[in-house]
Amino acid sequence: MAGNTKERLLDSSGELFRRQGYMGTGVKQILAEAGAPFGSLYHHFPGGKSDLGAETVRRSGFLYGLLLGEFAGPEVELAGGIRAFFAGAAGTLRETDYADACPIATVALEVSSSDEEMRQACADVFNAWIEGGTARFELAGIPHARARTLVIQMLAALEGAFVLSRALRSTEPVELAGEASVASIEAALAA
Amino acid sequence: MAGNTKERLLDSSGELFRRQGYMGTGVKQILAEAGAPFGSLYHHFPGGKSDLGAETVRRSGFLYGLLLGEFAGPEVELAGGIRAFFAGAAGTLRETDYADACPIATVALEVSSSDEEMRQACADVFNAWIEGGTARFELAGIPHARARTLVIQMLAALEGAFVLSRALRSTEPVELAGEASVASIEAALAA
DNA sequence: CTTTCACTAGAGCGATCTATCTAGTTTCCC
DNA sequence: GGGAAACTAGATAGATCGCTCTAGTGAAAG
Repeated sequence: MAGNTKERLLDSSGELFRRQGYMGTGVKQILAEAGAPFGSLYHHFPGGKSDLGAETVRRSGFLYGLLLGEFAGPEVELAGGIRAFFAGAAGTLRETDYADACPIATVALEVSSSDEEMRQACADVFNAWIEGGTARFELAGIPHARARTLVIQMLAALEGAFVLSRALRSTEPVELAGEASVASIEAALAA
Repeated sequence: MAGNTKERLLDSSGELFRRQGYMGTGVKQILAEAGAPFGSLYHHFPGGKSDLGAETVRRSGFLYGLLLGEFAGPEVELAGGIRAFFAGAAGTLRETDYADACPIATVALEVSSSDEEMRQACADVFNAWIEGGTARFELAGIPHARARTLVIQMLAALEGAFVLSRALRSTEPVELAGEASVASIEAALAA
């Protein structure tokens, strides 16, 4: 095997955690998906599953933040970018049979009252999203405090819509959450 | 033991699933919390853990819907009731050290791509909340389609805010989601 | 060529998981 | 009181869990 075993482990665990959560994913399943033996896991992640879990959360969260930035970066108009991002999220849900939504939300809910290290990893990711989003909204001319409020409301709408859409097997909640978020942004820009 | 063992089992599993999810809660833990032996569980729930899980989701979801109805029932003004409900949810989070949020969201994310029976139970609960909420919003004078949209957006905001608030250990997301929901409702009532 | 070290490989361990099984107790109807 | 049904009780089975351990491989350094 080439020297990309660690990345394959992170890719596999990221995908599995996103769909079935942390508790619902066994180490053996991650190893099978990555095509790696036990030895490799405990070489790259001495702390075992929780070590891999924390790093997976940080990495998957970072990548998802990048994705958001690609849709709504400074080079595109803000409201249109956000609209496209929600539409893309709805499309991904449809294409993956409602499996792929937020990569860390399931884990966040599972661990936030029982595993402080992993809860902190999730909190760091959410804070990074909030700060990155706030900066982008400010760039569009929205004052700092209002920008931060709007971003938190948008992220809440997105995360909650993912919960509803996956359970209901319908993209309607994601689409409606996108509409509400876009409307709030347009109102803030018009003010 | 009196004849309330089944209820104690449902109460215990409801509380544990809310905090740690379905996969993160063991049968033994539920039994210990309820003070019941294995035999009682498999007598009342022949299908075992998944049987108990599905019934817990339906029951907890129903009770949470009742709670929402108590805050924002027909006898109070709609926007004020919703505001009070979000404030209450924030208070509960604070009082329980950010443990008690939505009783079924964690389970919904965990099972919606792997256990069809439980996913359906979650979907039934969400649909009941949407229908109940839509009826209440219509009663306040909001047209059906708009009412339904607003309710879905409000539930998404609530669920997502719970994810953020628990991970960040802050009530800010829930409070901001409440403000956004109340503002949308007031705008619809003014139209 | 040899030593070294990062990494692969997987057998096997103890703990824990859900579920079953038999036995005992309580309740209620006749 | 007698008997059936509902329920409690917990030991135990069998599978699976995360993890440790030793051995082996490949490439780079000296």
